[in-house]
Amino acid sequence: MRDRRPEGERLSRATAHRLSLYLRALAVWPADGGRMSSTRIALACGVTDAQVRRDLASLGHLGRRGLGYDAPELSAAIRAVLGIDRVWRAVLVGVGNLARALLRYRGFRTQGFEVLALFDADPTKVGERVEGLAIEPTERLTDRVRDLGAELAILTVPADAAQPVADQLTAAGIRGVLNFAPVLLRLPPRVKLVSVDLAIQLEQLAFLIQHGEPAADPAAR
Amino acid sequence: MRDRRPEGERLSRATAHRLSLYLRALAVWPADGGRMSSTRIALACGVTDAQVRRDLASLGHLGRRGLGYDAPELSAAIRAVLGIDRVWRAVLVGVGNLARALLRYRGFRTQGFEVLALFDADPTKVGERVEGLAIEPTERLTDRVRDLGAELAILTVPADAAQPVADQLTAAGIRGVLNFAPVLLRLPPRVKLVSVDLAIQLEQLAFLIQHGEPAADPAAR
DNA sequence: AAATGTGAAGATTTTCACAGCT
DNA sequence: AGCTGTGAAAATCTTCACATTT
Repeated sequence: MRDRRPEGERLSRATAHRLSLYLRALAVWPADGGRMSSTRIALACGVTDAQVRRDLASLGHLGRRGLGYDAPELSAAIRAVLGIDRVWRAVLVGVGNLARALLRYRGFRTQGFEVLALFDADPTKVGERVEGLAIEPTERLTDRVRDLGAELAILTVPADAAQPVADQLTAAGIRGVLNFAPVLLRLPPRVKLVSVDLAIQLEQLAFLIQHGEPAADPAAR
Repeated sequence: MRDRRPEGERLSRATAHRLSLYLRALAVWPADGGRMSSTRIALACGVTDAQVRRDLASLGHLGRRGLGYDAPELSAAIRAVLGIDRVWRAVLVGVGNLARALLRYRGFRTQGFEVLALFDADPTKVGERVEGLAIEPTERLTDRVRDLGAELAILTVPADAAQPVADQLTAAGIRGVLNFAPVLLRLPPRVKLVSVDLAIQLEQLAFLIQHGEPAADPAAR
């Protein structure tokens, strides 16, 4: 039942990203009677209504002509196709300020991501409790990932530690890494990677300003 | 001299993002003799060499047939087209853990972004010094942005404060906002926006794992 | 009247393949 | 031989427009 794609069509990365946005709009909007239309979603997310319909049609026949979509049903379908209709077990490596910010941000938990353990190479940090979890030494990483059955890792270590830690995580059988270190990580194809480089985001902003794009995209990445 | 586009071609957002990656590769690689080829850049960034050549050709005639590109010259050209060949003056609003992490990360400074002032609505934080800057009350935001001539704002406030603060910034004449609050901000077209929603990044990672994409992209966003 | 879903058209992006330099 | 730049082809993505349903 998982991973059902109506046609042989694959969702593009861009579509997946927009689906995440739609999900936010669905959650926020005080939908009357649980109904939602492509036009309203489009308005909330800064895309065209045709785009919304295309994206949603690719999930199957969820809308009803003349009526729109049932918001809870649509949310569930999007969550299913994004793979967040279950809890993902994650570990976090590198407990600095960024990590503390992430841990405090409860959006993770509500979206189905659970951080099970924290690791840091600094011996003075080991044992400290952050958001209810005790920091463990990085040496334990491999064993603990296996024991916990963690599938995701959040990497908030300094740049020079990122690749070695990523290698350890790979060896431990992790399936995905969310990397915040400003380096280009090398991982085998079976380990998926999403990198968030904060400096790059600022560069993109500078680019947008410099080249005054006409269309303002309120949902710009 | 600024904003020179060889042809009437506009850079796409995707190209701009890849250019940021190329910049990283150029900085990291111990280029022999300062030379760099499209193949090596491609390898480092996880794209095809043809893609790299297309992207770089759009900046003008920077490469030399048979030889490749001159790394420093190429870096300078990319920085110019991205608009980071100068210092951007920025302010930061909302001094929590995330802000502290960002401020400590010196990648900003080296890439030409300078944070000039910090603001927070919490009176108990006002006056506190973080990374050499004293936190100011949010009421001063408008005046200070004008006085400082700040063009960019980094928004690390809680979700419910984001839109009001963004409105203040807009009124103060800011030109771009880097938003970390998990909300869809509404801004007039003249104010550019880049949003980083950390939960969405995790969702994208889950999506990638669920649909085992064959091509591993080491520079995945 | 108010919506969806979808062919067809249009636009954009990526890849191919190779001429033309060094 | 090695490498860029670029037409042309291919693939992908987006928009248009409207038949179809409630």
